[in-house]
Amino acid sequence: MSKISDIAKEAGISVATVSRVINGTATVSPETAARVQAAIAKFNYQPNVWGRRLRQQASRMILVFVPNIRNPYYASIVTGIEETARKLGYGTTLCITNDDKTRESEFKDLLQNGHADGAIFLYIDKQNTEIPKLAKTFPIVQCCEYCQDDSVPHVSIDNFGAAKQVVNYLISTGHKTIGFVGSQNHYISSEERLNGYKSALIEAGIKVEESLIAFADVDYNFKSGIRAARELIDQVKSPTALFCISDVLALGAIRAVEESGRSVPQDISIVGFDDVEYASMFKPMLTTVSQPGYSLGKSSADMLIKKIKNEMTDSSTFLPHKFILRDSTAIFKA
Amino acid sequence: MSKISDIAKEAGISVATVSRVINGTATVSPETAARVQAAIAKFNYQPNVWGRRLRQQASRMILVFVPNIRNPYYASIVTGIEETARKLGYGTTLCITNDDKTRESEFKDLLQNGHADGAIFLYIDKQNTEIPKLAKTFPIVQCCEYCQDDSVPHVSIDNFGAAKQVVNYLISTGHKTIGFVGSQNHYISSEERLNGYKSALIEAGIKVEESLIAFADVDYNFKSGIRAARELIDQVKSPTALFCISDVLALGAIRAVEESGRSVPQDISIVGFDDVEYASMFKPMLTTVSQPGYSLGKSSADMLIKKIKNEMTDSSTFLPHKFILRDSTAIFKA
DNA sequence: ATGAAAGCGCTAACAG
DNA sequence: CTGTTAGCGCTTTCAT
Repeated sequence: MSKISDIAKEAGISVATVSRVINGTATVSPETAARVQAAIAKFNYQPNVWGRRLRQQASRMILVFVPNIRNPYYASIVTGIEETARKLGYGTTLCITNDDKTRESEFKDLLQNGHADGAIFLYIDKQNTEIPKLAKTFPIVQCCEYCQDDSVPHVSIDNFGAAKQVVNYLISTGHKTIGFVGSQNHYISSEERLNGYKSALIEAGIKVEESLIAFADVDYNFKSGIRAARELIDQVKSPTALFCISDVLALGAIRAVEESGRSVPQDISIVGFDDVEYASMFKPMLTTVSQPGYSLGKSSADMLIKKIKNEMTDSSTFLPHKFILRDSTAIFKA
Repeated sequence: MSKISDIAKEAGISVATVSRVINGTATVSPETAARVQAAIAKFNYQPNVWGRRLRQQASRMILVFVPNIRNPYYASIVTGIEETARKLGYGTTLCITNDDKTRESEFKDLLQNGHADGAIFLYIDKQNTEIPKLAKTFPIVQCCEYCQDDSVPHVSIDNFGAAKQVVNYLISTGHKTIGFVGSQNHYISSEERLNGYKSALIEAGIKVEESLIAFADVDYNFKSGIRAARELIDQVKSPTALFCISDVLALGAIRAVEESGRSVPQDISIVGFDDVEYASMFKPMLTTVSQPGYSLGKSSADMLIKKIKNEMTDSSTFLPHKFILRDSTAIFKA
């Protein structure tokens, strides 16, 4: 492992000039620069990060808070963040919290420690008050989910618009009794999707009925999707279409419909959300909304690093989603 | 951000002693230690990592090379590694390579740089020769997949034994014409599972027939699973059971069987491998083998950090798998 | 049991 | 355009 003084000696100059060449912080004569480059190449020199960071008091690390990465939806966001950050010279530390508050605060210590220069949060409850506080001291960006306090910037899709688009589509294909399967969590996305659902109905002159709205468990699990869907389709006035706020819940809904002796999409249309990999491995293939996971990650990282460098100009961003029409929806037949 | 000299001043002693208290590197009088602890608590002091690492010439970081984390199977391994490493005082940098050789070597530079003290690899081809070379210079552990050169330790399940157990089960339930759906990759796991399949047949006195063995694409994708299974079941002498080396391939096989007008498990039994989350969301729920992802990660991290500290005693480890009997297999009826 | 001081590798302020 | 030098925060001899 060569160090800067080895390069200086080899090039016959001082370490300061070598540093200048490496960092481009001052003009160096072309000949000197060339000699330095040659020496660097010869020794395959790379500056020691610890020395540099100690000196600059910057970690060039960002934290990514994620509840788990088993969910492929988080996985692509994280990939987008990691690749982008590295391109910009930042490392990434994944804070996989598994909903463990202790682990979460251990990770937050990394910010206090100077271990990291900023953080991206992927699962902030809408009522969260801790993040705005933390954001006063450290650069923070929220991705996908965000709190109502709009002092902390976020990157996400337009959940309200996406939900509205889904329900408008169902209405346009003749459905009038449309159910909604949500989740009992406190994510803004769940709320916005419910609002979008309601808004589409109202604009179409269809009354919003609480009996057509059901909620699955906080963690969107398959079984609770079955349960919630069953509540809706077992009623006398069964919906002819169901909008579910996640694909797993939609797959649960399909199961519920099939178990009730009806079929998808002939009797009941089902729409999911997320476009998980296996959404197209099921039969029928799921109509759903896909989120640009990688881009969401990329934008978040770009935004955070701008904030860290104090180059921040723009605030919250909304990225486009895609409505994906597959086989779990059909035109309504009376 | 307080520093060690602040603590020293507060406690009325030298920085050296503070350091000794923090690191337990020498005996310090109880009274002094108590004063130091009090000062640390008062200032909520945490040693600066860059100063410490610069001094100790150790990064306390490990690298985890993973092709992607969209695959939930990798996700749980990574979680196991991360949690274990952090408990032992090590950070983790995910090297998500997406099969990009450039990115891969960028990440390997992090080892040369002193950015990381060691690495865990999750997807080594069995013929790989680069890893044994790299392992001469840096602490390295392989997880799940490994190269034939046994100079580099690994942690994995017994793929041969697991495959044998699956096929023995099928044989014990009356099946005699058993097919195998593998992959054209060069992973040792694929090879071992094929060997286990063959060995079980041979021990049962059943001839191994090449016409009952088919291969899906390198990336185990769903469509190629359908294709490979179709090759086997479209034959005059169709197998009555299929052992697939991954769940996604098994789900493809189920689709192929259904599309051929037969059903699973009544006509053909199907077994997968991995126990992905959605294996039990399909109908029929998949009989499969589950790997202890989290434990595989944990053991790899433990082993690597031992190697880094030169405490390495044990070599390669095999962890127990679990055969999970669900609904995609049935007793053979002639 | 404790303190003084060197120095890990680097950058930046200052001087020329 | 370049060199000298201080010092980032910490650990670790070497003294005492």
